[in-house]
Amino acid sequence: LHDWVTRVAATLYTVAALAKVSVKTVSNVVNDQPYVRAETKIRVQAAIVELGYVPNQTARSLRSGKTDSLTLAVPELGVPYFAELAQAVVHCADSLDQSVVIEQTGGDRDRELLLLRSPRRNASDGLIFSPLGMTQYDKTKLKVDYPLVILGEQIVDGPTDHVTMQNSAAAEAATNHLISRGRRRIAVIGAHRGEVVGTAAFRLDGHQRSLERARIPRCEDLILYEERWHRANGAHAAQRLLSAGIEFDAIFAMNDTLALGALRVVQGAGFQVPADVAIIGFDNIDETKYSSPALSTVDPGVAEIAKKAVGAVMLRGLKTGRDARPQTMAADFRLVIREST
Amino acid sequence: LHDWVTRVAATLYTVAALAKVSVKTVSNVVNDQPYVRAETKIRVQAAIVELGYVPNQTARSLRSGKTDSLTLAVPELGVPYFAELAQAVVHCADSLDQSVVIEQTGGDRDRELLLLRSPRRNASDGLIFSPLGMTQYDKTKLKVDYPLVILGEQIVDGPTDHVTMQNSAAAEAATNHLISRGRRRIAVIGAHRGEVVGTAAFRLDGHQRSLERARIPRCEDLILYEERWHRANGAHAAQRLLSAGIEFDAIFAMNDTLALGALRVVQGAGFQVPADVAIIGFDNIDETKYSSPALSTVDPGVAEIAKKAVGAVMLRGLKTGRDARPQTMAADFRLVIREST
DNA sequence: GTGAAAGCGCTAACAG
DNA sequence: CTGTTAGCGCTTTCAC
Repeated sequence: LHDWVTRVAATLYTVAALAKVSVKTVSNVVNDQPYVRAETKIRVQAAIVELGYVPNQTARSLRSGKTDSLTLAVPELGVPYFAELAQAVVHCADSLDQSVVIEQTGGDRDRELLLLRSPRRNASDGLIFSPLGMTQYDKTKLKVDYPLVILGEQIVDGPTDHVTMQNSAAAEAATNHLISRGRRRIAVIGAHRGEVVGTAAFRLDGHQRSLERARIPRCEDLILYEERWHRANGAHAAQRLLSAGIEFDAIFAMNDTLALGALRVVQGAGFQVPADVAIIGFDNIDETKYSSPALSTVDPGVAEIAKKAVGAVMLRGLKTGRDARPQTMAADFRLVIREST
Repeated sequence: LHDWVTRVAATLYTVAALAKVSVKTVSNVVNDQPYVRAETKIRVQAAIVELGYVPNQTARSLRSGKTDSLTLAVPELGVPYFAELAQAVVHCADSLDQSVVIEQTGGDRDRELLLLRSPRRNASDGLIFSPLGMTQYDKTKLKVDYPLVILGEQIVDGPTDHVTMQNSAAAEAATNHLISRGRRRIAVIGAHRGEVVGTAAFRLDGHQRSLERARIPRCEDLILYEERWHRANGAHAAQRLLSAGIEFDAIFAMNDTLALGALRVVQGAGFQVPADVAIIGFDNIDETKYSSPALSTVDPGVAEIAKKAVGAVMLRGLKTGRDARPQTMAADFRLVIREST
């Protein structure tokens, strides 16, 4: 018997058999229930160690109806902002004894839509979702029967909780800062053509509001449209600016990677930053501290975003939080002025 | 009845009741088994749609003994190399219909040890583990009864599969390259004092082998010890080099973030890169393409590493792969020469 | 082709 | 304090 018992994975039953108690008692020991005689407890613990028993999470989950895990869906982890967001979410979830499943959508609308209803998704208790391909028109697709928290601004006023940042106000502050440095020909990189709702749209709004307040006339040539916000796009936009011979003395990039890509090209073309061209980004990713020159940027408070998002998912998982109205929460931002402005 | 049925989450039974068939038949439809009459199938599908039935993964897992997910444990996602590794692993796992749980250890030995036996871990089918705090002496702790693949070089000749990169050869190639550019006073950043087995040790080995072959005398002052490999450490090391007044005409940094941190400081001190100081890193993270100047580096083949690791975990999950001897696999590296050398 | 029933490993009544 | 047992939702023999 004993030999056989060690051959397959130990269960409550094998432990119970070895310790000569019932499964209930073993379960009590494992779950630190009171009402177990000290002596019995020791015998059970010995059996647990001897058999190398580890409780089967799957069975627990089936029983309890919770998996103690949540899913985080982002476009891709290779993008520093999302990597840092994921880091914060995993960290925060871990402190609440939850694990995190990560899904990458590639920013593809179809994959995003699929994910929302995928059976795989329900291996976790809820979803923190940063959509990129979906738009305002897909809002209704967010009606799901599990805890869902939306991040970002592709979709607003949806049927779910929403954790956001103050895009418009933060962008306005960024441009205000450039203006306060005496800049007037400010290029903006990363706009999305025709977008009305979305991160790009809101940041562009804030930027333009700032210009208006300073009575700086708007100039279409200074708005650089880039769908994706990778380094290559920032480089590309700067390139276009230069080869079109458009004059500019500052750049507001919609995120840091765009800014860094642009920085590289601008410097390569022989301009001094910030003397000739001031550059400010958005996100405050780690590497902005170490670029040359160090990049000024806007810190959107990822840690706070992660905390709010994880909290919201978990709250919705409780019967008490079940039926509350959808909440929208915005994290605080902070201007981080370094050398590039 | 009908009203009630829609109230709680649908199960095979509620679907079966609505479609007026047995659960077996519903199961057959869900799992695309043959032997279902077309007419029945349609009725069942209608019921599934009507009830919004989604199969319960937890129950499936309990039944099948597999979760179709694996855990990836890394020090932290905020480190670009690990973010890019995670991206590759998630991508690769996804193509095999597996999801990925991410754990962050912070490089802390205790947390790493805990993770290996945590009950949480067994919510997935296997573990891809990049230890940082554990050392060669902890090798025996890697004897576990689930599929485990070790990444990196903290631990070699362990009892598990191991996916590694050619650290020593790649480092040698990097230093060879600097030498071929006429450099003789080559600082190396990121060494670990007293380490014999480990990424840092192997890269230092390769570096020194290169120097020996070129008959360049070894100089202790040019070996900069840095435990962590973040930007700040690279900056710190370069700072020490400068303030100690040590002459150097090149830097081999043990990873790209160290290199970028150092680059920044070196430039800040007024040196031209590569004219005065050539710099080469290691990892080929995305941002090396966009630093100023673009950083030369070594590409360790993350995609290949991810693929091999995921493949190994899944293979071990099969009865066929169960008892094979531990395998060690090394990915190919490639020197990427850009502007910094 | 379809149905009945057992059982994956666990926890929570309920007894005692 | 401890034992018995039902059942979470699914798949899978085995009958029919």
